[in-house]
Amino acid sequence: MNLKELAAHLGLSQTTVSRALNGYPEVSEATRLRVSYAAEQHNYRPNTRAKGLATGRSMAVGHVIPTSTRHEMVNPVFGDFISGAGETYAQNGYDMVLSMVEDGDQARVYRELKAKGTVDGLIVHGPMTAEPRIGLLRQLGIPFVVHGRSSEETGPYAWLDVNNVSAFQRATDLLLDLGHRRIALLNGIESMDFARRRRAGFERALAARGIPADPDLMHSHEMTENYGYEVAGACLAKDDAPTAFVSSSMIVALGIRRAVEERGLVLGADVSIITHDDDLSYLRNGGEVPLFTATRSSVREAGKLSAQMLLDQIAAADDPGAPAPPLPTRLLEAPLVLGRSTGPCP
Amino acid sequence: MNLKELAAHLGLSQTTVSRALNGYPEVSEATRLRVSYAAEQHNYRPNTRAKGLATGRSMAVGHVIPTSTRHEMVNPVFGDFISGAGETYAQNGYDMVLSMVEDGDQARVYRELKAKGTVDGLIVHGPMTAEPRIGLLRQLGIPFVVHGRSSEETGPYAWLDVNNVSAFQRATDLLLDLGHRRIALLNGIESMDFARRRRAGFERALAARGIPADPDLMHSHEMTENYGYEVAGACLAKDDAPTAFVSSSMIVALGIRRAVEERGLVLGADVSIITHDDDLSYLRNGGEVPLFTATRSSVREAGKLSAQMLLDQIAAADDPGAPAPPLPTRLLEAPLVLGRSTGPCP
DNA sequence: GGCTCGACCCAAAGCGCTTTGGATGTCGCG
DNA sequence: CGCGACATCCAAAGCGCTTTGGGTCGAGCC
Repeated sequence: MNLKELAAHLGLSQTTVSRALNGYPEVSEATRLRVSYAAEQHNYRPNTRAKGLATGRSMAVGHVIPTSTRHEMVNPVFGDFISGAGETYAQNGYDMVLSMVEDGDQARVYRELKAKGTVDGLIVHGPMTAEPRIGLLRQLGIPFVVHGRSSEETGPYAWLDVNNVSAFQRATDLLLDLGHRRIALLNGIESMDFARRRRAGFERALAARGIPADPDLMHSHEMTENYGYEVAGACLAKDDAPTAFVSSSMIVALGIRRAVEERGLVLGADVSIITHDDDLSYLRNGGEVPLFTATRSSVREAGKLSAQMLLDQIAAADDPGAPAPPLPTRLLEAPLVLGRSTGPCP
Repeated sequence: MNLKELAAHLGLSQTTVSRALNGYPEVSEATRLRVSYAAEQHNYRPNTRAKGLATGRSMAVGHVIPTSTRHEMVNPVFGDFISGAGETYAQNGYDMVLSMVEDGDQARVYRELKAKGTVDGLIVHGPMTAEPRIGLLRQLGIPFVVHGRSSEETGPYAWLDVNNVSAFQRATDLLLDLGHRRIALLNGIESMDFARRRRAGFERALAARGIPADPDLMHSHEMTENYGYEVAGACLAKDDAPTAFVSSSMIVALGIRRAVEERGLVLGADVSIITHDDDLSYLRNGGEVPLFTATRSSVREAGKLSAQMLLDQIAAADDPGAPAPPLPTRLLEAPLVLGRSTGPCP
């Protein structure tokens, strides 16, 4: 069933039917009712492609996922993020299109997306400290929102980020307050902007108390369970073993815990752990009382908010009357939730 | 840059340019070269919507993700699956569109996708033992492939599944061979078809040796770390504690291991574990020698293959000449890989 | 009564592409 | 030399929708 048929069926012109359905004032309430009833009846939905062709908008938003080992889409946080974003898109009648892309092809794909007119806007995932995609997209003139930030980017751009510095500073502070002095950091890969900021927060807390940051205690790697296990194991085997760990992810923290318990040490007594918790729906941090003391920030919520920021930007972009509003930015705090993995330094 | 402009620029008609670019024989090799060079030069890409309108195909494939708690998109395997599928789509010039949908809205969304013409085909995720979506899609006439199967579905449909029965039967067999007699099953939610089949495999292996399946040892729940920990802990506390566990997921297995080690028991000596391993890229099963003995099947590969099956089906569907080929089905075996989590019954 | 002005509706022109149904020119061959 | 066959290209119709630029008709006003 298409517009033409529906219009014929109603004895109206396509114009009128289209206007009735899209809420234009030039059509009487009576016919509007009649039209929408018939549309419902015949399960009529305007064809997306035709509508897009006519309006110049695609009603779709793109997420380009790098498939390098450095930052796999399969990144466990990714699922939650687009789950949140997808909810917002659905509410606003937008589709979400995903592209898996080899690292080298990034630029090509973005250009193609622009040229083919596939999407009205983009979300940029996993920004590095130096992020060429931002400049490219700005140049291409596509609305976009970065999930995270890029420290070396000087120009303005829309972003939503967790306050990684303050989160890790606070986490480290807590451990220091508990008397810990040798604290290990198990960070993600530090070419990623979030990891760099987390380390900065960690170091800042130490510096505030005049404690030098020991390079031997600061690690950076892809965030796997095994990484947590291996590195924590190695740390604990040393003479001047750390008494506390700060971890960039729940999965890593699980590995650390394994190393701790394997040694017969008790979590929260002999060794403390604070981890960042993205509040992933399939990896919940315990029940009532969280298992791990953690800096918590829902990545699902981040997806929801980023999507809304993008849609707002798109809406503003094709309202030619109004002056372009400033690019939105948003910094989410990650509150520290106390769990059973922290205690005073033995 | 659009076709019209490009044609004008070249002093050719749109027809010729279009044909040159799409490989039709009616155009000389010389002009074809000239055209494709110019297209490259101006970074011309045909507008997807316009092309779709003209051809009646959208060059997009849909994945509808239920967002109920029962089967969250955030299901950790999901990321890997679409990562694999996305690769295939990209290679064939297809886009991938994702829809997050509340459980109740499933039917509405599928109908809408059909009416709006958003996609040329669909992948169905997380089939239940009784799965109404299959009948609906068949009725709507959209090509689709089910990832998994639906036991209570009688009609034909395209699917790709892991041989869950044989995998879990073999796993259980191995434990029995090792002398274990009290074996616990930590399964997923059994309204999901895969879980039902896994239990069937488990029970079949026991039955083959005349061992009755103890209901107290068979559990079914959402597959979280905590579930593994709690249930394994409870099992091990009993007098007639099991000496081995069969688990439906790596994450659950991690929880089981935690419970085991917390009791000072040694994995692979005091207690054995076999888990199913979806070979998730962020949750690797150890290094050279796998941590867990596991039935392994890459969900990423499954995504890749499912996508190909769907594209084949779509291609066949709009070749009106040929008779419709039978719906493809594919059963993947999940080989048993030996790790360090299994040993003879103490 | 004539005129303006809303209210309501319509025909037709695109949006950027593919594809049908020729048109034109070239070449070989009897 | 004339004619069919072939190679090469083109004009225009259409895909399903929105939107511009009117029409028509009745009510209200002077």
